[in-house]
Amino acid sequence: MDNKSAVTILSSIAQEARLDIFRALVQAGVAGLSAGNIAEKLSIPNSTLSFHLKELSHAGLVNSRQESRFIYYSANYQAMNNLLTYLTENCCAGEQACCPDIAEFKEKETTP
Amino acid sequence: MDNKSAVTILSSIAQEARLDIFRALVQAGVAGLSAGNIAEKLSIPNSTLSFHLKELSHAGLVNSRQESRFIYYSANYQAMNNLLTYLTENCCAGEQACCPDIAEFKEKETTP
DNA sequence: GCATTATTTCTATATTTATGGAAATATAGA
DNA sequence: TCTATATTTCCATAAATATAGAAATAATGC
Repeated sequence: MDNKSAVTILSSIAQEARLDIFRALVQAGVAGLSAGNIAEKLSIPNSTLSFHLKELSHAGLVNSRQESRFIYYSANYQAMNNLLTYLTENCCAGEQACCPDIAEFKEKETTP
Repeated sequence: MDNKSAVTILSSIAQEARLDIFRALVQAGVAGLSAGNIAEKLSIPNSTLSFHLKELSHAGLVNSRQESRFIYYSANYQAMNNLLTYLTENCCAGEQACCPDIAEFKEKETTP
């Protein structure tokens, strides 16, 4: 992960509609939701939703798959984990005391 | 945490210069860094840096304290943790299998 | 091939955000 | 109070981003 890709990912969810979309996908799990499903659930016009889904996909934060006439979108949990790792890299100059939650999380990380 | 505040926080680090600043502060720990220190370290003009620090402060992601003629900025780790919790709320429809790292992190969370 | 449904692209407009020089405002030591 | 240093505000300009209607492009079943 580098600065630019992290910014791309962060920008993709730094927007009210897209954050709603992303959280809905996080909650939907691997099955995901179809574009129309999301549009209805969040009352977003099709063209606007399409624009936002493209932003999220381009950032790599959501995946998509075609199934019949529908396109299902789902959250990319790994991308999320990678981002978090980047944000907290060398957290607190190595001292655990100031951010125990993040430090514990990082201990559990499987990626080096 | 609600959608709007999460977007404010995310927007505050969804920018190359500010992400650099935030990560430098994360690494600096509770002691933080003075504005001038950051400006020099990252080669950012004073007025531009001031604009970005205001964005980060306003979002609540960094704290500041005055010490002699210097103003020291430091990362707000709790705000970071709250954001992460919001992003992964009800992750994977309750199934751990799809995002073990995040699920484990959430188990360790102290806030309900 | 035609009708139907799902999604995306095109387009124009409106809004927000980033940049950095110059000037203004603190803060503190002599 | 004067001076030096640190940081912020002001300002104009440039660039990026969000919005949604209408038209275009898929994908499927008949």
